[in-house]
Amino acid sequence: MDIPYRYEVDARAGALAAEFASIEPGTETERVVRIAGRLMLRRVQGKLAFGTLQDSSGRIQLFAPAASTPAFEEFSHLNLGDWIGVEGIVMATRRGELSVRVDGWTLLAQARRPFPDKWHGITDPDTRYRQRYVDLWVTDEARETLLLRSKVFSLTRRWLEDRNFIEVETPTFHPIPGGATARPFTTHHNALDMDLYLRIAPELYLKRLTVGGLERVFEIARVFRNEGLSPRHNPEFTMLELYQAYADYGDMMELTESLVAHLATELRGTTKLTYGGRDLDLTPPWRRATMVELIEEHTGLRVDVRQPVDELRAVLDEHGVPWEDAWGGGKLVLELYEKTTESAIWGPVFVLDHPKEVSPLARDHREVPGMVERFEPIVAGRELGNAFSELQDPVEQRATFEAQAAYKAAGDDEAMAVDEDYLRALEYGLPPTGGLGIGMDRLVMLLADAPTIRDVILFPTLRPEQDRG
RNA sequence: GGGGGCGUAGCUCAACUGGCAGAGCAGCGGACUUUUAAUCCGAAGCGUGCGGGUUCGAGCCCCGCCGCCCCUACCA
Repeated sequence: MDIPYRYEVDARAGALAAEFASIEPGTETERVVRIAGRLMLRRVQGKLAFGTLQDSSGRIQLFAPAASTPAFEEFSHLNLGDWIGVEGIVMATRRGELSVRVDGWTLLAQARRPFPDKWHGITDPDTRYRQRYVDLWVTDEARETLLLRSKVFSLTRRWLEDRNFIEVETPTFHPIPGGATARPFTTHHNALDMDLYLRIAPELYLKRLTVGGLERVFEIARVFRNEGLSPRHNPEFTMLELYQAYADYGDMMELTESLVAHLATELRGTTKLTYGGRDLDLTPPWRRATMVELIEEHTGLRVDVRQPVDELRAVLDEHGVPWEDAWGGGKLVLELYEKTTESAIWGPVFVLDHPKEVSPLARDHREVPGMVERFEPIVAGRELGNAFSELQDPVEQRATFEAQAAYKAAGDDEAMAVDEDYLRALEYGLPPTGGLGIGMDRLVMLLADAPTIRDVILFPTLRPEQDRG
């Protein structure tokens, strides 16, 4: 059968279902429609055949009497999964099922491979991720989750644009990886004969734009980190980063909780969600608590980054947390927090005021020595993002870069390097700025109640399959 | 990288303490003018992820490898 180059479609299953919701059983309307999609079910009984056609909006029944259906034999031998276009009147069967009568039909593509079980679909997660093109047809939750993801992004863009943020795109290839502590992927540019790194964060470029006078910018950035995979980690993932001039981290907290509440309300109709069967109330304002307070809540210990390192090491030892000689008070306190406290937090809560030692891009806390103005929103027990009052003093920034470079020289391959051009930009003047990063994949997980990040990424990173067709 | 679990037909799943590897759906042939995972009849399809080993006999036990899932480690 010849496959046409195009097929004129003027109706969709979902819209027809809405339009003819109250059609009486046995009705034949005069409405002629052209609709296309995949044949998902088929019920042939001699001189009358029924089919279930699915398009991106839903399903509708096809009604095909032998007497009036062209090429009835061929029609009733279509395979599940075949794409067809159908032209015919809208009607309802005696049982009241809304249908399109097949007055004409066209094969649009053959399914040359057998479709999965029409009732059970695919259950093997590996097959689902590898063959998304099938999964999207047979797994309703997969389709719904990925549509929800799309809405999260469009709603986020609109919400930020309504607040005068402009969307920008900055380089994916970085000569110096920066903006986060993570191991980068390396690649090579032949013509320039130089190594380049896939970005681990867009942060330093976006702040260059703030220096350039773009007072409110955001980027929805695919970033790449050369790390392991887990239900919460994919080597490439999507971060929303935004920078707002004249603002501080307090403003970023308000922005974070209102954006997340807005998305929950738009997409789920409420800010009182459940995630993994557990209640999760995203209604602002979220609790604000300092890292030191939270450590005290969970361990009963009041620690301070200015304590002698011997004392802090002893505390870590008591809690069975390993430490390294190179760590100062800040890193020791962070480690204590991460190992004893963070996993016990359900949230949402803003964990405030991180040690300066582990926050080379954040500005000193205006009151607490040794700490910076930084927070991480913890939601459903995991980090959803990271934000700070941005470090804007080029002299201070050079000092923290150099401290990072020393760690790197000592063997920490996640530490940052000195970025001279970024320092030059700061020397032209970065105003007080609040910056925020949100892990969008994790945000979608929360809103979709998805247990693993692979469910919210169309094609998650997998080991390549071998010897399979 | 460590610990645990899993891998049977295109898909979903069976197979007692080792004893001839099965079913449903899909696909193929046939019956059937109001079905809804349509129903009924028939023929066909895998030799159990891969490679070794133990045994009269291995899908079940042992060793190695491959792949997936979960926990853990690194991070958002």
